[in-house]
Amino acid sequence: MFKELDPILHSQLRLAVMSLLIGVKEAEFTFIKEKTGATAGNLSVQVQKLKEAGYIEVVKHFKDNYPQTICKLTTNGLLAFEKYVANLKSYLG
Amino acid sequence: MFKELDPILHSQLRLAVMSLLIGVKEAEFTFIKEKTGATAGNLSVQVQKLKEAGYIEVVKHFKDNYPQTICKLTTNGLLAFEKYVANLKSYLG
DNA sequence: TTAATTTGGTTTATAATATAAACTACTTTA
DNA sequence: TAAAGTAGTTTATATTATAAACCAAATTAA
Repeated sequence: MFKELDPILHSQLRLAVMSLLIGVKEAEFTFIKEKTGATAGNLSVQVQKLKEAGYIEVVKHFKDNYPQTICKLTTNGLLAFEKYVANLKSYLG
Repeated sequence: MFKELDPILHSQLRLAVMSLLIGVKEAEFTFIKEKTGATAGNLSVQVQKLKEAGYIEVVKHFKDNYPQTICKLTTNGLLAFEKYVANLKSYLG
């Protein structure tokens, strides 16, 4: 009847992050922050969770003297997203 | 870019309840409980929230000596569900 | 040159949510 | 009449989301 919804993805902000990354394959923290309208603190926490789940890869380095955090979708992340979308359809009629 | 997701509906169990009610227009508490696999306690709380939001109507009466709770979608509930689904699409590619 | 502001975040505290466990009230069955 | 079942509600706890506070360095302005 109703399929389980992956709780890691069933969160507005984390879903937005994943959705963005599917489009671009790789994005900066600040870019994601602007596109989602999230606060830095909230985004920082949610990025950590996606990383811990193995759904995204996070690389930190310096660019033009400033720290830069880059996020990239993993294969598992893509699969999880696709499954989430498929399962979600069981709720939408 | 990303539309807001109504927090009342962005909950697995509440969304399932709404989804069920859209199909049948009216359902007993126990029927919803079976179909969703929820515990009675959890369902009781979520039904209250949907009622408080004005998304469902709840009528309690007795049937064959037992208390019976019937849930029915309201017009506002249907509109909110439709909007939720539309907004959700901004996340799904 | 040093004080204020900005960048790019993280950590921590608090508010909101979801869930399970315990409880209520009554009915049926043995 | 005692035990078990029906149909829930209430309450306590665990989880989640969010905001506020903080950190380290860079830049700009006085």
